[in-house]
Amino acid sequence: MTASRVTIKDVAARAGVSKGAVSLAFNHKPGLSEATRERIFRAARELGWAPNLTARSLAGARVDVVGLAICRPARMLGLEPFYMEFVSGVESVLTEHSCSLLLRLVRNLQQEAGLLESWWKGRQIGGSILVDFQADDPRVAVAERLGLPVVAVGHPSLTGGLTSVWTDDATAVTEAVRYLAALGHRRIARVGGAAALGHTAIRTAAFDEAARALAPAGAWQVATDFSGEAGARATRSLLSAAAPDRPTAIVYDNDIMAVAGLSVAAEMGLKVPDDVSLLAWDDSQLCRLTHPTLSAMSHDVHGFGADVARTLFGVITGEGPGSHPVPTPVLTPRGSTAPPSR
Amino acid sequence: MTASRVTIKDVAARAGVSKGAVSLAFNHKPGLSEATRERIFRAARELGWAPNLTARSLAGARVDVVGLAICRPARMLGLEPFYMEFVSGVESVLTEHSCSLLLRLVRNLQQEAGLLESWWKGRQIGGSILVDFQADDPRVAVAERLGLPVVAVGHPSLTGGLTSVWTDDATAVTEAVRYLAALGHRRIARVGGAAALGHTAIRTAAFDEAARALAPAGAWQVATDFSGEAGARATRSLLSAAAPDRPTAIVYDNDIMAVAGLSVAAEMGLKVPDDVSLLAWDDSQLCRLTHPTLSAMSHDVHGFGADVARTLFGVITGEGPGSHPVPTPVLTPRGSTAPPSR
DNA sequence: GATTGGGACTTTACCGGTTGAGAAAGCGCT
DNA sequence: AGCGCTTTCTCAACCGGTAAAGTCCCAATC
Repeated sequence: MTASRVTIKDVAARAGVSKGAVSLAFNHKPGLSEATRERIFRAARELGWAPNLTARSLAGARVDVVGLAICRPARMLGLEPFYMEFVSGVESVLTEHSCSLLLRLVRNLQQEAGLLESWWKGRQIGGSILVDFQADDPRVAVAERLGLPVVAVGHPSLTGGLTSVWTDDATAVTEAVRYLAALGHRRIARVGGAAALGHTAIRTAAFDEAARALAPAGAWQVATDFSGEAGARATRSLLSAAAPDRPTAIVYDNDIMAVAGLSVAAEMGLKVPDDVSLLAWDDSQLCRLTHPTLSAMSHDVHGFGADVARTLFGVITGEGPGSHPVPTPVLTPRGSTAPPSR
Repeated sequence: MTASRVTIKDVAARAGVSKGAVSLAFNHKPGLSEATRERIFRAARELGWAPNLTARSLAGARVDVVGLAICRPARMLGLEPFYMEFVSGVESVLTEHSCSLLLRLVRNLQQEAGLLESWWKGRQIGGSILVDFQADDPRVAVAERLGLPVVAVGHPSLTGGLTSVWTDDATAVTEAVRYLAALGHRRIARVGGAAALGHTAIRTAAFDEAARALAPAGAWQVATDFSGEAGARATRSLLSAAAPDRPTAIVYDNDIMAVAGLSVAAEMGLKVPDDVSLLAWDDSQLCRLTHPTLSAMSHDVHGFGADVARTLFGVITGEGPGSHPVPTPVLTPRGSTAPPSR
């Protein structure tokens, strides 16, 4: 059916011009009369021609694909609302630039570093977004060595000299603890994310510091893998301690674990927020769907993704605004937090 | 830093052979001695060379990228566990073939059809996965006209002559209704997904049919946009009817809406499952995190994605197993369903 | 000893664009 | 008329690979 592929040559022939002229027209470059330009576009339309992006990028023009490799176990991603929302924010900006996203799940950072190298050398991408930084992240060196345009999603202390966009997690954690302390809580726990992640470390340190001052009667931290199951397990273990060693408030590192925590509390016969207060993180739609609704540190993840994508375009064109933080998550009180009973 | 890009020519020079020889070596084609092959690989390694995939695909070799365009409002995707899990299943197979996924969110099917055309003509993809079919879907014609290798995720009645992989939604819906009827429910409602979607229509029809026979005292269906808010609204409206007009069991089209329904019931002072039974769909981790846990029609979404990807490779290489259904979702009873209290 | 066959490479012609160096034509100016 | 300048296009050389056809050389066969 498909009459063998139509190329720039066919269009040129039909419009009665050379290949070069067609190229000029389609890249909106000067040097063609309005009439010719019009004739070329008409011919292209009639033949249903669209420039072959592969050939175009081989010939040196920019590549309109940006890469995103995510390094978390596949099964966990399914439920983590963060990523899809982040990706959809990224997409919203890419679409404006007729750009697509090349997505790949990888097993570890070494694999990701290798992937970036082959994507870049293979001219598959024009730039990339890097997420989930760890201490001494190998990707920093790779990106710099390759000269690959990237935006690093993470605190500058983790991302070396790369252009980065980050949330001020330390301040947010401190605010969360301060809020719970203000409600009267003196025994506060935190169910954190994967210990290897840089931002987890930052939050952990900030919690330590804040809790030392504000939760004199006890502070606990548990590391998890971000899954609901892990959140449930952590919550169960925290809440099963005898009363004086039991926290009256728990902060979670994402929404899923908070939801899991909520149901563990119910299962243990504890009332939320009377017996224990729970505070979620990210504030996806999920927080408004539970009963009681979940208080959360809320965060415009979609906007975050969009900001990152915009910054990446800045880096690619060489005139970006550079590194900057996005707004710090703000506390959104709902039904799952209250002063401790008595 | 990056010494100006290293190409196949540099490798050839270093190994003391021609470009052609390097190409043969890297594609594992016969016609080279072991010694030369080894020398070439060593040279490539020393120079840190990786073949330029763009050039390779221009030259006619196959493209190692598959496309996936999703046509749902960005904000909704964030929370829908289905997609991320589906994507992660697809990825798991693509990775084995060193293949990447080109992802794009589109606003409507016309846009998607156009995108597929330019991806294909631009040699950006070697094939594509099509999801969310609607009646008279324009993508069927486009894929056929272009000769684009695709796998359609949807019932053959919707996907025309395309190779398709589908779940038997009609049977699953019927099983759900039958289960609730067996528990003793006679007034059953269904909170369905987007009406425009083909599989929603199939489920709606199947529910109609099953309910006519098994829920003589009343059957209701509501269409939503799959969001938690819509699920909550629908549930509130169903449950606020006076007792004889109120369903004693509700089936949802995804997990999020079921979670929302659960909290609406709680907020209205209704006990689940005593006053109303709820049945979720897809069975993501979420169903095990609520209290009570959600009974669900459970579905290996990850495996579904993997199966689709495998089928696509079959289509691309021209020797696939062709269209086939994946296992029908099976009922997983948990805490949210029980016989109605008299 | 000439012929055949085939392994190991090299040559060369693309793939479908982009790009910079001209070339032809039109125009104003001296 | 001759000269320089634009404007509008054409030409040909890439970009970095692949693949078919061609070259060489040497062992096996008649």
